[in-house]
Amino acid sequence: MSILLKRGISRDSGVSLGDQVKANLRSRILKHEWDSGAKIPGEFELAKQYGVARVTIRTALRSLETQGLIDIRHGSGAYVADFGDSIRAGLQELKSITQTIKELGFKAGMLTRTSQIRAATKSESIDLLLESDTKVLHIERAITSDGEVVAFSYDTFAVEGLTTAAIKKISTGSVFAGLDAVDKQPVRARAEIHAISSKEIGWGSGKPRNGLYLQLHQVHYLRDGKPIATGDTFFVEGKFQFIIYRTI
Amino acid sequence: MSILLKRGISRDSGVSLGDQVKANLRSRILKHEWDSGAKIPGEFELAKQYGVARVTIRTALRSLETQGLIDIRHGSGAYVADFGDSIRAGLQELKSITQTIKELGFKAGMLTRTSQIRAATKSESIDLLLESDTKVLHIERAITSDGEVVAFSYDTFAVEGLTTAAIKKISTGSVFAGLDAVDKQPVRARAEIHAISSKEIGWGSGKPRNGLYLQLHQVHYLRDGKPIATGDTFFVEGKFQFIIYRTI
DNA sequence: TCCTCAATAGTTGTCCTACAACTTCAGGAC
DNA sequence: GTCCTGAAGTTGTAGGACAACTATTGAGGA
Repeated sequence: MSILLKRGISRDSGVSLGDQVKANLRSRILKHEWDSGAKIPGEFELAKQYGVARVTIRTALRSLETQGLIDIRHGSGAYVADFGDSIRAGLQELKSITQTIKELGFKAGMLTRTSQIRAATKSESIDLLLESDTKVLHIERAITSDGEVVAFSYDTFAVEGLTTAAIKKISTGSVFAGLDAVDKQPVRARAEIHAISSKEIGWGSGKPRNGLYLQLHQVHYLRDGKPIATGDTFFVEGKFQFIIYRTI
Repeated sequence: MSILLKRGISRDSGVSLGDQVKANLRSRILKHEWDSGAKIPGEFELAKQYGVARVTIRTALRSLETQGLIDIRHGSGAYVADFGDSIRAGLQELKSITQTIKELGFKAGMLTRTSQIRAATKSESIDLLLESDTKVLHIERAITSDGEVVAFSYDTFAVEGLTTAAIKKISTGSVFAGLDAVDKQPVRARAEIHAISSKEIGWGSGKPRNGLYLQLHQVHYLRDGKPIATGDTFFVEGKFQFIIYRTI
């Protein structure tokens, strides 16, 4: 059984205490438990709140500082960085797009247009380090927020090692869960951003007339550095706001 | 006089030991002292190398991990994340563009088109929290890499509190040095990315025919949260590669 | 009254030691 | 060859101590 500390932090969940505290503090900050610019409790106080050592709190705080969420001042304390709500859609935490939409309070949806297993194209085989003609899972979807199309997504997965159950999960929308089920969770991703104007992209009534998109070309990697998925997401310009926040 | 520890780390430079170690390790990683995916020395070994405590090394390592440069594995060690050279142009460290160009080994240049003090426009006064009609310094420049135009930049600075010497420094290219001279160094910035297609932007022979740009709209803030500068940089699509790397 | 400055309490930064939890690898049993 | 066990090495967490810095308070002087 799990040894529960305070505030839902547990000792044998497979995640380090520091990371758990970090996630918890992060969510408290994003929920506006403290105002922007306000001082959060001191390290000793937090250590008491969470029932962990001060060094554990420090690792969490330093990480949040590096992410730009707080500002630590020697001899004074840690203060919430003030960027209003924009943090939530920050590029540094480009997780699942649907999750970001949900966190912003909208209703996220997906419309799958095609989902098939076919031979990899040349560029896909390069990104995924596969022999050309290897079978891959290719999915084309439109992502909606409150029913309005905000992006078109063309994703490709290396199917080697994927079970049919996992493929089904991925196809029906939950990419994360599908990969997790076969222990193929990506731990890192690399993305390039481009501006593109094209009539070839998108479909249906959500397709913008000017054909202007912000293209995000991504490759997702496993812990051992092997690529597991690649894809392009085309954000309809103006429908989705990208924000970077940074410390100098 | 400065108490020198090992590897150029000093005890009274006004910068914390952890941050100094972090900067030093970061530069060692970017200089490829270790191969991608290779294991860097252990915490005890690094502590001995730098002449500081293990906890100091840990804060530096955790920060580098959050930035995505290394991958720390419990019970094993810290490994250099493998993204080739792309890290150097990462969006997370969107410092001066010219500096990025230099780090990539190209020759950076600037062509100033206009530089004047005039009344703030409506959008500028909103970004900088000024009364409209307040005087601001506005500069329009083209940024070049090896002589080729890669971006057009339209920047605006709040002149209140700036000396004429500082304004001159900013106008002649070194924005950073100019602001530093009057102790108005920005510590944080917020940026939005957009795709834009426009014939109004850019000038001269470097202006792309298709008018396609990646627009970066930025506002720079001082430590106390006050905005000091704002501006738009329009990157000519295809001339400059933006890369995001992230951990999940 | 207002300003200056020193004392003070509170907070983060660094150091030390110790042990727990995890990974890796070598060597032995089968 | 394969599997298992144990040892060694590494990171994670704990606790205590002091240094360095900040913010506040209050006394003293103009």
